[in-house]
Amino acid sequence: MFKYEVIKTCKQSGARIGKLYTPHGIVDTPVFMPVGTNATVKSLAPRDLDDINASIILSNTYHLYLRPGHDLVKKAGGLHKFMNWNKPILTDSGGFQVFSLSKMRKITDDGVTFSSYIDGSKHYFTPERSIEIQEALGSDIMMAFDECTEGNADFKTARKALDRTMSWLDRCYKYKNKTAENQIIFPIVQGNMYKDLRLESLERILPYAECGFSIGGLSVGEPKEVMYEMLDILKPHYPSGQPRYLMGVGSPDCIVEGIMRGIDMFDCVLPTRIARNGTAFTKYGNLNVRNAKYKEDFTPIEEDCDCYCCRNFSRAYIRHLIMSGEILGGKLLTLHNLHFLIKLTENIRNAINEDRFGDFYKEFISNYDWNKKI
RNA sequence: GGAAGGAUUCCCGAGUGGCUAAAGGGAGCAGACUGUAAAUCUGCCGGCUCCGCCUUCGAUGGUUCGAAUCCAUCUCCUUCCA
Repeated sequence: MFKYEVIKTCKQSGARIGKLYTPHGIVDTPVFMPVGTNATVKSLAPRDLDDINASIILSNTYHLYLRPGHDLVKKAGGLHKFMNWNKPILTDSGGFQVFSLSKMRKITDDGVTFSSYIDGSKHYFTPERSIEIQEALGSDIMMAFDECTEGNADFKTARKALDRTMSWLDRCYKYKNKTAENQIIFPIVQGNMYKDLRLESLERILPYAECGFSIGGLSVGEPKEVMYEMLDILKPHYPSGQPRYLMGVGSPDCIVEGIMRGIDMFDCVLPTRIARNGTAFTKYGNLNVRNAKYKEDFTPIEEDCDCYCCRNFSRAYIRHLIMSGEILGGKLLTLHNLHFLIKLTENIRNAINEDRFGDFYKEFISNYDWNKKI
């Protein structure tokens, strides 16, 4: 039921395009997956996601387990039906919450105790529990339950987290309902910023990978160059027939750099979160529409962008909405930012298909500056 | 006409003799955000030649070593009684 085909490798850059077949449709890679943690990409309806050509989205095991509860989602007919999204869904395992809720959890080799961010109640997560919940949700791609560490973790901590992630991975697969062919597990490479650990991790997860695997624990506070270094180390050792998913990345520049380094799938909260906070992606850098200089700027966010936001509304109007706390402001910028990344991957796929991604890369990187304020 | 209360930095609003350029909100200005505890959070927010100085708490004058804080007069506002 799951299959990955490499369609073409760019002669100029070595980057590739492919097709990931899932029970809910085909995903063209490289792909950016919008994040819908709570069974919704914040502020958007599925129709909006269709409009910007989103082909797969991500949701979260831990959040949906806490509320409304995976049993309820199952009763509703599964996550796809519950949220009325008929294309593929990938669920994160709760592994990232091991990291992001560090002040509210306790880890042992067996599992993790979390205090609910909603009401403080205690909950125990294990690899088995995570898979059980993801099976109840019915996502296409389930993530292995892993331990993600801080970008500056010492070797001993990274080593321990890696070993724990490996043992948890084994338990995930052992628990998985083998008869359920409509769901697949992606194992996750960890190893923090230690090259030898990264390589070891990749080697150890590959026997588990059936049709795709992830690189986790990056973009967690380390400089971008360090992340790129890690990707460079891993690249020669990837099997070609499986998609590689770089978790939690990213920004436009990180996506372009990632694809150059062999990555096929990305997800990130950045486009949706910064949109709600008033920032828009552009091909030159970030535009903070709250800035006073846009008060009487009646041009669109990006003149040549064909998204609904840019075709119909001015910077001045969106600024007014954001400054007034109006919900439409965040929605319009969310549409723009997601469209920006999805269109970016589309353009890259075309470039790869035409053996000119090397040129595309050079041009993009020369124009783009994450730190530039538009 | 009489009585009472009040006027504080862009707005609201604390503050009743030194620790006050003046709490706290709001607005404004800027920044952060990368498998979402985030429509959140952080910083600035009288002026300057900025480790110090100058101007500010309705106005003017006074008491005091020292006042937004006490006194006098005035101006304006609110409420109540005629």
